[in-house]
Amino acid sequence: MQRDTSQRRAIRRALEDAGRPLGALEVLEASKDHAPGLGIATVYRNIKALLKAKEISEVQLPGEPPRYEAAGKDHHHHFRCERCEKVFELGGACLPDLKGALPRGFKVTSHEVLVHGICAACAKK
Amino acid sequence: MQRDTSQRRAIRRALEDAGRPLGALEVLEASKDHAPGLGIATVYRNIKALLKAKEISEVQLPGEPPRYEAAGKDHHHHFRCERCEKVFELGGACLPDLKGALPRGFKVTSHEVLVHGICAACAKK
DNA sequence: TTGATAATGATAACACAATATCATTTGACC
DNA sequence: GGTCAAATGATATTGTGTTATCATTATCAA
Repeated sequence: MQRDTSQRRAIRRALEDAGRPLGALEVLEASKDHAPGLGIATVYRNIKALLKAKEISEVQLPGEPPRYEAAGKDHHHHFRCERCEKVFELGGACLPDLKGALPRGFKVTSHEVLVHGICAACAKK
Repeated sequence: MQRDTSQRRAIRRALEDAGRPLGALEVLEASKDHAPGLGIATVYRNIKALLKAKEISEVQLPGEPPRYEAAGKDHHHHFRCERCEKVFELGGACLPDLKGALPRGFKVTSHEVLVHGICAACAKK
């Protein structure tokens, strides 16, 4: 990643502006405004480069290809709308005491939470 | 699913006995004791049939192919060992109040939690 | 402005999990 | 025990997401 191309700028900006994790195809769509003719290969290439540069981070959800979001956020979890399938960021509330549920000898290093439901936009329809 | 074959019995039993979610290949390995020569196609076929019969249920984890566990358990979550990559069942402790973290208008239907860490067996080594 | 080369877009190729195919085996009813 | 379709095992095929290839374009230092 040594040159500053319009495609990379568009992809970086799309992920920053989205405020929620985007999949590769969502990145492609969201970036096309500022980078007409953008190809999917370039999206994957730049996602990889931005990951390595720690500018974005990967969000893995059960049963789906990975999504990507701007890096450097505080600990948070995600909400997936069952209707539009978009994923949103949830701030704040975290896990309760886990120790009671842990088998003896198990050591925790991290955790993740995924909440399923209907987002505000879809609930209105 | 109309005939009671030794392969199907072995697969069903492997999943019941494991006490934790198994992936397709884990099912194959665990079933071979009681079904020598078992093939992976048969594992997939029977997983599908047992799912339809609601005898087992699917456990989706981020970034991995699905695993399967005996159906009918109480609400619970999972623990994935980073070292041996086995997944274990966690009972008990659940989520705190989510409402504070939810954007206005969002409706929750379910949630899932995945805890990462080192299992007791791996911690000993 | 120019030259070297990193980056791009189109698309072929790949990797992996899962399913389809098909000859053979086997469970269940008579 | 004999019959016959369901089930199996081996493997070819598919499907989806991602990466490789390569001719062309565009960035940037000189």
